[in-house]
Amino acid sequence: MPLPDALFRPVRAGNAFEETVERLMQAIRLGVVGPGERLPAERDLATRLGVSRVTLREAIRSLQDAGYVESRRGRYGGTFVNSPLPVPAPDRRVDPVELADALTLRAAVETGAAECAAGRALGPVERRNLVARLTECRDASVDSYRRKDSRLHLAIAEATGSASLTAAVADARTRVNALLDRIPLLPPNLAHSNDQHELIVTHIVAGDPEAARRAMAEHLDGTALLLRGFLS
Amino acid sequence: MPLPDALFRPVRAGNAFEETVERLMQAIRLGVVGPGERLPAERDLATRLGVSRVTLREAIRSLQDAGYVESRRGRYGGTFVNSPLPVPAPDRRVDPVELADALTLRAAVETGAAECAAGRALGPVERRNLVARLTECRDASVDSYRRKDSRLHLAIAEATGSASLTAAVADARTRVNALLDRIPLLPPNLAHSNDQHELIVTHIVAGDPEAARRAMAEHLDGTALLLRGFLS
DNA sequence: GTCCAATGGCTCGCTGACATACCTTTGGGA
DNA sequence: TCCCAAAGGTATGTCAGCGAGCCATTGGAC
Repeated sequence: MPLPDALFRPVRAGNAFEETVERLMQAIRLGVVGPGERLPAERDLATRLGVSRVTLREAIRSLQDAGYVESRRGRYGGTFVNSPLPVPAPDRRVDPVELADALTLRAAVETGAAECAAGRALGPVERRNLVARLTECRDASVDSYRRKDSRLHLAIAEATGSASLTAAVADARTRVNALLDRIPLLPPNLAHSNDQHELIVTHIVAGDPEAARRAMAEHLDGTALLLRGFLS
Repeated sequence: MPLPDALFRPVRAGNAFEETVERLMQAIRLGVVGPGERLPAERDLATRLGVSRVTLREAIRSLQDAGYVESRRGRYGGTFVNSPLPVPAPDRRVDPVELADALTLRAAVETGAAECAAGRALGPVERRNLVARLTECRDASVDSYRRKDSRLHLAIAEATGSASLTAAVADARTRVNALLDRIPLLPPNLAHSNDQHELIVTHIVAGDPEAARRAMAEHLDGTALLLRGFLS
């Protein structure tokens, strides 16, 4: 048996600057900070990300250059997410292994999250949060849909109470979203997606883990099929 | 709604040296390189881990000091895992949040892996690997059990064909194992565990995702209950 | 018996990243 | 009106980590 390479994978995905850019992009692309909203202050954010302020500023600078954010000085200033956001130029080439890998990981962590969330006694805040995200998602315009969608899925992950699982879902979604950006977003799919969202949230709030997991699996299968269809 | 802190978590878990030590310890504790076996050559390993040879050597040095490995020079030399391995001094204090977080993450990724592995058409190599790990696990002595157990679970993850999912399972197991080291390993539990292993592998090889997932969930619930019982 | 390839062991200069301190801008409150 | 707290902007000295090269050791191949 060969050694599983997964254990001796690189210790760090890139240098501090690159990883910081990735993290900020993730927050923006997943809709955690929406257009017009403010990022945490540099000193605060640098501490949270475990990175020096200099490095964080370099990362923010590159997001400014790419048109994602703008910074304002003075009290009540800060770094704000632009509206509208620039649309990234999609590169067409997709590694089929990467595609399968991303979809497999997402399927595992998201169905697990749905099941776990449904198995917990949710507080009123968590319930309201889920419903609010669900509504936002239904009312979303076409160009904000991916962000609202991600935000809902992230809220489900948060409802598990597990920070690591939430982080895993965020990472998996980021990878899948990067692939989804290469295929068109069709209104019929979108409506179907919303129906499935409603079903998932219903099962979670009702406390039915098995049903929640099944609904989530079905939901994910939909986009997985779309992706495989368009990209192969 | 507050920002989900999961997105602004630290970009890197520690410095390069610390993360390298963690990675090597992971490989040893999960039984990927067993006692008496050799780690990859320094130049090779440094490349794979994406770390300089100097840093890798510092990490290896600290494992030597801790009694986990020994290095020999010359051709056919290398760094070898010691036998027997030192037993780490268990510290008793357990953060209940960390416990719940680790168990939740593990439940999600491992049940997901079992389901996915069962849903794939496995090649003969993968089948043989699963059965070999299963046998190793059954025949394992008490002090090598955790490693053989981890090795089997890792083989299941590998059978998904997803490197990221395998890595996620490895990380989750490492965290849970660190907690398991604080509670005794009882022969009855061990026998029961082996029965469950057999069931899981059977369902995977038979290609029954639903059953594989259920069997894995039940298996994990067992140790989760043990942990919660002993550590709270 | 000699050679040599593959391994661990070591050194040195360079660059990235950090901590810290200070400067500049801004707008609300005393 | 003035002040000042909070935010972004800048400069500097220090150190971890890296790349590259060389040395020392070992055991099999010839």
